[in-house]
Amino acid sequence: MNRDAPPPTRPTIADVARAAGVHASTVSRAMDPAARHRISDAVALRVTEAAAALGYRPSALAAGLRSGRSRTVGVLVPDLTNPVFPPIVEAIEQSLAARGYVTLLANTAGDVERERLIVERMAAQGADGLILASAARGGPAVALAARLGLPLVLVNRRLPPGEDGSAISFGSDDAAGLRAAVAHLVALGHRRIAHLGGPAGTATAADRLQGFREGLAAAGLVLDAAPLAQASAYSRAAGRVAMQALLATGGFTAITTANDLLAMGAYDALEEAGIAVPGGMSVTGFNDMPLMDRVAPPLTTVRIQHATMGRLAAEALLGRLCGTEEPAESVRLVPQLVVRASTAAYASP
Amino acid sequence: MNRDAPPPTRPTIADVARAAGVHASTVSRAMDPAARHRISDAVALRVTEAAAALGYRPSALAAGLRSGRSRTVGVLVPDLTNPVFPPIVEAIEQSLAARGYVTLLANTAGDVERERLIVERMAAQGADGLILASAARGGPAVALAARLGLPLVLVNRRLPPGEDGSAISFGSDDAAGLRAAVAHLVALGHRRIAHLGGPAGTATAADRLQGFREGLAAAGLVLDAAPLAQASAYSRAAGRVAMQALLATGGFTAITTANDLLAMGAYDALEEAGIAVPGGMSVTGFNDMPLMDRVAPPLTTVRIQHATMGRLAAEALLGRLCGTEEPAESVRLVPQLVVRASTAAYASP
DNA sequence: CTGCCGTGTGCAATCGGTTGCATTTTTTGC
DNA sequence: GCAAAAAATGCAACCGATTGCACACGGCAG
Repeated sequence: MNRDAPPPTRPTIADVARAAGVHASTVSRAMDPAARHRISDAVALRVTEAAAALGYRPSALAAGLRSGRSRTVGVLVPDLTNPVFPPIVEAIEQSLAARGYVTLLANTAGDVERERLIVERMAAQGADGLILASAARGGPAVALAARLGLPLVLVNRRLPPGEDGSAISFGSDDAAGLRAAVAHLVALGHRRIAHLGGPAGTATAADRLQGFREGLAAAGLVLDAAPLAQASAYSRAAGRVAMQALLATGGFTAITTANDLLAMGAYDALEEAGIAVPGGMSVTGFNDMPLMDRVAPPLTTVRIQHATMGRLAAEALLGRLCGTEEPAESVRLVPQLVVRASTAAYASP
Repeated sequence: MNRDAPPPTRPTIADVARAAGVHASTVSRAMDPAARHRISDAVALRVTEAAAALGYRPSALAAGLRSGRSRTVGVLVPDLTNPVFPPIVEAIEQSLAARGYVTLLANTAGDVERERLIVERMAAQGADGLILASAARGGPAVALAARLGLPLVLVNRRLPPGEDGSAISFGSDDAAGLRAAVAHLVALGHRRIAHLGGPAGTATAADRLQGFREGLAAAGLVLDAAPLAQASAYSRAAGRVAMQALLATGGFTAITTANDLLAMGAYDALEEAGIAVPGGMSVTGFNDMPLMDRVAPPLTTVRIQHATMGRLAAEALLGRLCGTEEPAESVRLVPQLVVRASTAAYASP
């Protein structure tokens, strides 16, 4: 072990080749599992040992430059502080790392221009593919990635019907989740149900609103009477503002929200208005983020499989990159209604 | 599926050079703000226009290979689903992106072997530097990064006294936070105070325990009598287990925890034991993660400046990478006690 | 008018691997 | 035992940028 390492320069393939007494190309093949069989066992062993002795790590930059595959995947998230995304990103990173891929993370912050910049930057970085987590529907990422020839997979978001059909998606059946929430409220006796929707332009908001409508229709309730609001973002603050607007008109005894954070904002507004949950108002959320069982009152919400979505998305992309596996299909996981204490039977005034 | 995407090949510097009627090296200089002044304005303009017309994006791989600077920074996190980290990571990513750097994210999952693997992989990726978020004290990352010549910055973690002195850190004054929590409980009349500590081997756990001790000492309370527990991880489940153990012996009316998640676990155990908070037990947390004001009861906790820590760490690393700015100093931000409803005056039985 | 200097560009080496092809060695078939 | 096929390895050209150095040109001082 050389303790006085003046040159922090890592050993190169040439060093290993010299140490093993072979040509650099032989080292390259010996290290590559796919080309390993083209080398005799004896030489491969000698190379492996020399590499280990020198602590050789091939430069991903050089390899990527020549081979065109950088073993790098870009992950785009609108807002990492939204608790929906960390489990997804973690599952993606874990799945990618298991196959030797590195994760490039970027926040789009919902900004279209920033989204474009990030996709271009990832392409410049030589990313082999992109995983797009729930971006705004109108975002340029999907089209841009297609133009740049970057394989792309969507997660936590349905494939938009109109857009490029080459992208596959891994999400939840959001409409089914909302239908279940509405059915639950109806079963509790509620007839005048409102919906606090997600921000315009997001696929999730549209799907959940659609599910809400279907739920009402299935129960034979009139759609037109249902109070609707649209939050400006998937955030607690936006949920509070939207709920305040809804309360100003009133006329409902229960509300479904498009997202747990929005539900928390609704809690805030209800508290300010002096309305008890669930006594004066039943509330449902969506996502079942951590701690939703510990808030006051524990939130009835729709649980989705974040980690599974992330894992499937990563594996699908990897399969597409390797090209060995048959192309994966889009998947819509089934969400599950989790009943807690924020919903209660309708009490006639 | 459009398989007839003819040239998914991005334009290279040679294409731009040809289009502008200059040599590739001239293009390189014209695109580099630092070398821009060595080129005549007329040529620079021609190059810029040609580049824009072709939609040229320099390959970061090639540039990195030659220049040794990849404009890439690795961020290591133990567990992204711990709500402490997303705000930190987001702030880091934002600061890096603003200066044209790309973020490589990896989860160490607290695993030492995985940590080593990740650092090596990031080095192989040509990362220019590393930001290490609160890793276990004994982890190999700091030493390994030093050996590989990778600049490293710590965030949410104090510089370990014994270890390599070249790393700078951006964290909170954890001990001060715990001292404040203890002082608050003492002011409420509590005399028998317990501490639910973080996992062994983490710097944060040690600092917070130390602050707890200092707080007791400052109030003139006996250290030996204080019940102590150590959670096996910073998680709600581990907090619950540790709290159950503490309750088995009892003898305290208030407890400080090393982390909000641990406090949530403590809530769970207390609920199971039929002990009311704060009626039967006062509880404090640490971090003030989102929603701590909405849990039941709202948690008295120590707020730290996650985003600021992340931003400072990123900027310090960038400053070190550019070498232009004077080397940054380690910073310990001052935490703030946020009093809510999980603590109440001691009621003699 | 010469020589020197500064400025703006071009030239070509280089970063560290990968890979098609050539060449050598070994194995196989008859 | 020899030719042909197969396996193992070497050779050298890349990938796409950066950068030290050389060179051409024009201006300026002596």
